[in-house]
Amino acid sequence: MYKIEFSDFFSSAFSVDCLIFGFTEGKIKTLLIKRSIEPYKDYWAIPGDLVYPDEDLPLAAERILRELTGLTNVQMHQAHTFGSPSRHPQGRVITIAYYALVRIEELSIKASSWADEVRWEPVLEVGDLAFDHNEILEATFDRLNKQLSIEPICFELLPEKFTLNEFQQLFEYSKGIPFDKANFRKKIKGIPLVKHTEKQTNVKHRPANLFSFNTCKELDRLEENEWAFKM
Amino acid sequence: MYKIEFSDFFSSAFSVDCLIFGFTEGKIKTLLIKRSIEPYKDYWAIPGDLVYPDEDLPLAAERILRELTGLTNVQMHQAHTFGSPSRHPQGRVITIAYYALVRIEELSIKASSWADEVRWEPVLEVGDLAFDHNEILEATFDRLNKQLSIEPICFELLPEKFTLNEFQQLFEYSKGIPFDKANFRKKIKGIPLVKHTEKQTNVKHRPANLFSFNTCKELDRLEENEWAFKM
DNA sequence: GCAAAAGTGTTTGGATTACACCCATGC
DNA sequence: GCATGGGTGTAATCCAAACACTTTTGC
Repeated sequence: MYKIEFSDFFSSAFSVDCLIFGFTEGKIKTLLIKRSIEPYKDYWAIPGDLVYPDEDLPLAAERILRELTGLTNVQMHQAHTFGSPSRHPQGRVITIAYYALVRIEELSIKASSWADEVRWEPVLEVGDLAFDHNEILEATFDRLNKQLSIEPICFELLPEKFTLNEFQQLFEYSKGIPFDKANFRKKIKGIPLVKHTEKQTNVKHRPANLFSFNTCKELDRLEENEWAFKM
Repeated sequence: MYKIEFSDFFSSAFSVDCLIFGFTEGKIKTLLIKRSIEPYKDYWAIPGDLVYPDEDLPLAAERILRELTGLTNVQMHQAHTFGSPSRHPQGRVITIAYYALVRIEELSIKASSWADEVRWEPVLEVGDLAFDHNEILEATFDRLNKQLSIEPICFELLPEKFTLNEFQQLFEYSKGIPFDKANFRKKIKGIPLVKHTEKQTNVKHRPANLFSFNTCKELDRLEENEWAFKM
């Protein structure tokens, strides 16, 4: 019935790649590592590795991210699967992309295992990466952008306390177009924000107010179907 | 560096599952096959099979759908990948879900290979399926529903000529809520439809007008960024 | 005072909602 | 005639875009 023996189907490997996105200085950035081993030694790459044959995918994604960058407690979501027969020089390796959103300032990352260095690179400025990682990054960033428009996940990228301008810049980078300040602020009126008494410091203009998301309130309302996030 | 030999990673198999969605009688339906072989012999299942170690994923999806159901020329899109180590009783098999939208009336399907029967089943009424196929169906139907709201793919589900009521019913089934007829028709004013002189027949009430989508015009406008589909 | 960015108000036109009403067909 | 769904109009309301304006800080 099959053109090969049934047992010969069990000859492939698979890997996960972890696309970690953060936001600073008005740009969405992604975490890259420098490979210290072949293939693609000394190339920059998305953190990723082979999955053990008895390992579940989400756990593998956590483990691999931790081993290469030291990051823990990062909630990852599955994106696209890439399976071109020629994408890996050492055999058939299907890779499943996972992505996560993090607050860059709250993290300490450090290269380990076979990662020589780690770096945050603005998504729109990355150069040539190992394997088909440019394609993977592009597809996953597209997906992130779509998600940002329909689900309240921008909260995970912004710092704990942020200005409304930073909030706006995040969406401007995501969509690639500038927004009108007044209209943007009217639009987000429906989102439950907490205003702090504390203000921005060390700026040579009028200091902006700092806000946080009221996560509890927001989740309550989501459950009650009182609002649909839409940007 | 690894806990097992490098070569031992190459011991997994992977499959694709093809979720084919259609729309008739006011319901979105999916194509199921009855398995004639173990495991899960005589269970209903999503059409799917193992991918050859040197075969590309999209081509495998086409081949497998053709072998089991006779369907050809169906454009498939990748959805989620399911990889729980215990999901297949005969070894580690990762499965990648692909989905497609088709016009049921234009197709002739017939069971072949190890499929005993094929059947169109309303998505919201399917019973227990083989493997983790209920989970796969649910996740993929969710994804389809989201896509229906943001991209003009409803065209692929409706018959070539359709009534505005059928159009409305498709979205009502997708969202699970009824719409106001007059308002629905105002909303779709922006979509380029062609009205036929021909009308509905064999109904015991006033016959409805038949419409088709003006695909060319629609694509032109998409390219010019003149409209964003939103339902 | 001036530059720079924070922050707000007003107008306008287009979309969304709720609801009522008329029309064509089979029986 | 009447049941059944097809098809349309209106008024109230909400929302988004465009744009101008005021405020607060550092220098």
